[in-house]
Amino acid sequence: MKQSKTFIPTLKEVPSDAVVTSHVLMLRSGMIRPLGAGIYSFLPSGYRVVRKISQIIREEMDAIGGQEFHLPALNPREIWEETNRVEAFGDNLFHLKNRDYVLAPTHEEIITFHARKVVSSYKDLPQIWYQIQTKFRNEPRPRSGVIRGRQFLMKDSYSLDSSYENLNLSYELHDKAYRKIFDRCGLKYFVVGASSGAMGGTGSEEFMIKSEAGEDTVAYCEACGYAANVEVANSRVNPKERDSESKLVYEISTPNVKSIDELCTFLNIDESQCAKSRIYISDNKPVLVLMLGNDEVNETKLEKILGNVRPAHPDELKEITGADAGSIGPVAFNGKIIVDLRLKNSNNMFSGANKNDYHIGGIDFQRDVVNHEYHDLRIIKAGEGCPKCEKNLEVFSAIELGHIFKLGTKYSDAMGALFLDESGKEHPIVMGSYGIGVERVMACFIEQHHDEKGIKWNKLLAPFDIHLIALNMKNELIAKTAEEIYNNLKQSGFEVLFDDRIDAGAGFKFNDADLIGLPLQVIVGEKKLKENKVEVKNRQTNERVDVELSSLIEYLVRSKE
RNA sequence: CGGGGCGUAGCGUAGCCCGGUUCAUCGCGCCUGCUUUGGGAGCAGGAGGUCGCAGGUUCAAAUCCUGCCGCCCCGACCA
Repeated sequence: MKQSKTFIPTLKEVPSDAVVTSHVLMLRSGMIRPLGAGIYSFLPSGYRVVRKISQIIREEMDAIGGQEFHLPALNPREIWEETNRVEAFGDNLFHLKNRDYVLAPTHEEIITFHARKVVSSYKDLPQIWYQIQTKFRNEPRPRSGVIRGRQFLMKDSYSLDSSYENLNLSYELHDKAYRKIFDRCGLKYFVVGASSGAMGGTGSEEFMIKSEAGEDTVAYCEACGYAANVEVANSRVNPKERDSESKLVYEISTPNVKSIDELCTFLNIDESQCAKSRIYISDNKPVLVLMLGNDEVNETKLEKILGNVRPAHPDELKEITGADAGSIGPVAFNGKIIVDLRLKNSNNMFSGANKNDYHIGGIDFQRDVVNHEYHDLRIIKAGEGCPKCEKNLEVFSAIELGHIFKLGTKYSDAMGALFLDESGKEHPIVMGSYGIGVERVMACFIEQHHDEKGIKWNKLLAPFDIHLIALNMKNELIAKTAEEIYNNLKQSGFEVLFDDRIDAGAGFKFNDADLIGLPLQVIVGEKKLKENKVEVKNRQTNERVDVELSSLIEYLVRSKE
């Protein structure tokens, strides 16, 4: 492509509403433009990258026997009623105003719809059906450019199996395919065991990359590879040790002391001597949750024990305990008490007195706290011990690139997608579901491969293979030589972006090229041409070498390997 | 949905507090001509705006008030 005739509108300045790096660079390099919040147009060079990623995905999906579908984005609402997911998605599902349709946010229902019409025998199984298509979700707050949009491109595949054993095989195939896909895309990723959540089913894994722009928080051990969403992560932390002697309970006047830190300062004690109280409402009843010191309650862990919970409102606190937040404690608390494992059987502890401006010392959890049970409830913190090895955990933000689920029979049961086994007995199809955010792959690649000048594409994802830069198109020798190189490269099978712009200065072209970030730049200028040479710059390393014109094609073909 | 910020030419912005002959600023980009061509060029000339929309206050509104719309950030939410 000749750049003088190609629509690649690069920007010198940073657009005011872009914040994360990948968003800034995608806008500046002319790959995308916004249309509305969370809605982006892909411009020609950006769409080339989308197609390259899609192609890699396609090849790896086909390699495990996947068959590509093209499914409707426009779905009759009643199909989504069959699985009760209109309600489950709630406001996140787009509804049309003038017909009873919804815009598909995923395609389990549609796949199951076709499966129940087509699959009738165990002989029809297994199947892996996939699609790479636009999906719609009414995100309350789109953000970070293409990373969280209302309209996005997703590879979804669905496995149909006759048993859970066979589902495991399909799941394994996807796990391996995903690793190949992300490896080929040049991403540094890690795999996180996740709870299957509202998708239902028996197991799932998330493929993540570390990024400030991420919306998930992950605990990770560099040493052994332990990785878990902070929602479910554990760590090695010391429990509070029991003192040999238990003091008696005593009340202390603590005027205006609200926080654990204030209490420690006031009494000149360590936070490890304090039990922090939080009141949650579960099933309309109050539950007192006790944590050691400043440990925070992990509400996901709490919900695993209690079901849905919410923190109590300030006015409820007073009603339930007789005190405001800051003076609540376990002694004489009338209701269920759940205590973090770190506090197990501890004694000589301080906590609130359920009376404003008073605390209690000398609390012995064995002696003074009735009606309680112990669970792991804490949010782990960076630097704590890895639960699987001797090293310590990092905690950081991450972007979810892909997610694989063992769905089981949730959808086939609900929608009646059944098959007959060898003995003529009817069973629901056992399903799996496997997604990859295509634009996220693109954004994550940029997050991981850029410098202050711009993007550093690898060979597989780059919109073009080579950026051919003719420095001064008004110089006839340069123009003629560059044109020849351009034609030869095309004939040799390269995708070439030829900067033939007549009025752009050298520096302008260099900076545009670094911004767009094609892996190789071939620079044709007066200086080197005098010696019958051109310069080849490697954008990964920013190293330049001079190459004889006569051996240029050979050199580039070799470097393509 | 709560909190915060913003909306002035294609992009980035000044002016807004304190309304009025600086009232629409500046830089980049764009158009024309000449020069320049190895790291975002120089000179000269030029085009481009319902100051987000609607209403209100006022002799007078980009500026003050009300409502709405849009965008961004933090939070909540997130198969």
